[in-house]
Amino acid sequence: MSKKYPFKTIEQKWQNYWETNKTFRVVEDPAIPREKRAYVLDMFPYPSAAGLHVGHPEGYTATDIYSRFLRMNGYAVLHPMGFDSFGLPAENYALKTGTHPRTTTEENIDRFRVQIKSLGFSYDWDREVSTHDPDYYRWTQWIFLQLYKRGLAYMEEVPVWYCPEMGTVLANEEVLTTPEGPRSERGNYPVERRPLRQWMLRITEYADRLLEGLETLDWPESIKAMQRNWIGRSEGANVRFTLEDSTEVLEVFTTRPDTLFGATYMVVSPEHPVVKEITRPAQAAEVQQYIDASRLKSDLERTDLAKEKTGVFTGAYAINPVNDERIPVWIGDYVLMSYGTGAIMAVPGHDERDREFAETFGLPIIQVVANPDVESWEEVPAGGRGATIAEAAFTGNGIACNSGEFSGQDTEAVKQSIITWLEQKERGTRAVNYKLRDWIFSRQRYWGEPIPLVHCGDEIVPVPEDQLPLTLPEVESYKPAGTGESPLAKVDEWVACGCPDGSDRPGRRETNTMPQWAGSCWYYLRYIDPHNTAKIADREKLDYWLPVDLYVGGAEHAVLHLLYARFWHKVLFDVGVVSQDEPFQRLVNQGMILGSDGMRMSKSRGNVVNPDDVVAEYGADSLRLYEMFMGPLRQSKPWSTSGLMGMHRFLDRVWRLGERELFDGEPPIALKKTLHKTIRKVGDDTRNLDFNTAISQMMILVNELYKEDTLYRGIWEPFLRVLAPYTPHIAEELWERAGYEAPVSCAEWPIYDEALTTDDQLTIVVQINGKVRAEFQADRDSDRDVLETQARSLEKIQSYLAGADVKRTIVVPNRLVNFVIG
RNA sequence: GCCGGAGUGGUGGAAUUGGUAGACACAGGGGACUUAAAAUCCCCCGGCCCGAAAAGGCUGUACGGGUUCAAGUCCCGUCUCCGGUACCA
Repeated sequence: MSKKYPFKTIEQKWQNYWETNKTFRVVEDPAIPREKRAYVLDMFPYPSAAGLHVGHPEGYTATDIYSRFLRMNGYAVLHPMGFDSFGLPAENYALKTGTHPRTTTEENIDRFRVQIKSLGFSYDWDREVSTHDPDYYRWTQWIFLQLYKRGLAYMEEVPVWYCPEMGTVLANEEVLTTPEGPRSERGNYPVERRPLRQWMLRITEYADRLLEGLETLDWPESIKAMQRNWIGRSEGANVRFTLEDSTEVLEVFTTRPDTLFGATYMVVSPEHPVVKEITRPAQAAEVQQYIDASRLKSDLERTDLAKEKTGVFTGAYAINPVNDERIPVWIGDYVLMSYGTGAIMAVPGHDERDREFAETFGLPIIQVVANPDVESWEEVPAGGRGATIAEAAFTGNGIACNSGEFSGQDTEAVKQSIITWLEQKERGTRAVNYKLRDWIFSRQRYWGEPIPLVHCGDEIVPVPEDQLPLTLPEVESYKPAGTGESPLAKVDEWVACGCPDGSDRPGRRETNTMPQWAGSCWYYLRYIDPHNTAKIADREKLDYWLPVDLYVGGAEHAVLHLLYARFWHKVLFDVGVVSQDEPFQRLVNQGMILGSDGMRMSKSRGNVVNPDDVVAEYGADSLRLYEMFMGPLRQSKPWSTSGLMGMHRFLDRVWRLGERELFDGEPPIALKKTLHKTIRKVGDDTRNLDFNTAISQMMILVNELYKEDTLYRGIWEPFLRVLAPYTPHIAEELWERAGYEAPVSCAEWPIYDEALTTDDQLTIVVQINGKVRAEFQADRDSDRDVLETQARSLEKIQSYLAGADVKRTIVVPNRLVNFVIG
């Protein structure tokens, strides 16, 4: 296909122009009113060795078009880019080759920067940040110290995923469940759970605020739902069961205190500490065997194998606090130690899992809630056992039965009254539980931010803020220490240091480093004041730009990154760094770009498209335009090279129009109308990020321009301004060639004339019983009876109406006339 | 299982929120230009029926019902696909 238009030269020329002139540099100008400022943010990339993927330019083009559009509309736009440059791949590479991760990372960053710049994005490159830069991570460490000082960072022994092969702890999200059991995401090595002392961040303390904050955000409902699920708040009660012949009390959390009368047994998790205390000698062997088996199982595939309920009786009995019934205590691995209290009251009548367990082991099932959709239920006499209900557990709300004084009330009421009753008797309390766990924050790796703490004897002393950054020492080997400690632990001269509190005590540096999430938790703040050496960022500047008005990125960060960043932002709000407690006002997830086979792009499928090749062959403008034309931004869509060629063809057509001589005369009214419709539609669609339909409108205009022999200046000039945010290079070049002062990037968005966006003549459809039978032209806003008369006068309609009984006539002005006939 | 989203031509997708279904593009077909090809320009393009053609008719937005003068759009039920999550008490 032809590549007539010299995109290579043009794109290079204008990229140089923008760079030399710092066209997109932005400063905090107080004269610009608040409502004319916008912070448009991309999720910054991890600079992988593979280079840019075609998925990156999708979101980046979207925000670029939006930013350019806003600028042309008089906005000050903060639109920065940077690199999430700490991370495991560079360190793994170092392990293999001995190359310093910094070297690899910085080479990759250089390559990424070139690739990103080749697409002509309007970033303010003066604000670029990289998370591995000591000037940057100095402030990551500073934030950690604020967390530490507020008691939000603590050390605890927790079971963590440990990879013996790599000698390091992995985050939950770095572990995949495979048919062979849990494996590391990178390298596919087996991993296992080990209890290790780790740094934890108390994100659970912010659970409610993280939940409530979602209400105020303009985010996709699906992402909010995922975060709500992740936080997993549930309300209920903690209920204390006394144990027979024991001083121990078994506490459970339940969301259904109203079913307490139906609790016929209890189950504790195999890891529960009370197991040791309560197991009777007769059951000891069996219990121990079960615990051992379940430990193995959890190391393998607990979730998948766990379809059938297993368990074992401890020999112990508990007393149901509401009716003093004696109920057996079992152990079962369907009860998780990590949720609630690690023990449950089992209500097999009204919980599917408990029901399944009870049926497996022949435990009694009592109905205590009547399904209101079924008329009757069996009232069991007090103390009656063995009365079962229907085929399955009824888990809905209904009317309490078999519940002593509480019978007859509805579920919600019983919940409240039983909680009150429990509280009065001091047998339980109202309680809220979360699925959300505290955040395991330490990694036994080299290539991350050192945690700025020093162990002085038993005391932990923070590195004073004015001594930050605490930089990474050079190491001889990137291999983990093999002791569950990071490679830093082997660097004696770095680890050994004086205690920073000024005493003579010897100190040992914390050798754990932070996870990759740390740097990306707050990068959007540093863009605001990237070179500040005294503060994380100047307060006035933060107030100038925050919150982020539009944040675009992939849905894969729906929970972790976006939750962690919100958490840190709220802490920084509490610390007084920022003035609002949510960082990202509006969030949009771009859809995935799939291979041309409709499958996820991957090397193994051989369907990967390299943006460099596309830019080389068709140009950045074609790539940008194609990625926006493929379909709605938020939707996943397959790549099509012929589709891309179509976009290139369109730009070629635009270019050839530009080779015509400009004519200053008055353009035909039809063309002017199309122009003004185009200005309006492209403006509206760009504002809504509906780029695909904006582009088709521009195509309509270009198609019409081709029907004329002359190119009218009055059409061409505004068209170039409309085109500019989408394909800025060709627009700049044509703008300059048309004799206007560059750059078009700084031109004003054209204003459309409302009157020219509407047609005076409209096609009115005539329907008979809702079926289109004819159509005619009518003046805009014609009266109803005028339309009806015109419709009736049509020959074809007359033949339909002849002899028919018109029961009703519906006239929709500017649209249709519908005759309902008998 | 649960939560979220989506099913429209050969393909990617439009459709002013109830008012001409298929804009725009890709692929395909035809024509013009050319010695020829490429490129370019113009035209056609959901299916079926009738017709030489023009016209016309029927049908059609996953499937089955419903509301309405009118349904891709609203309601009820079913199926399929994608994303997330999974014994969370």
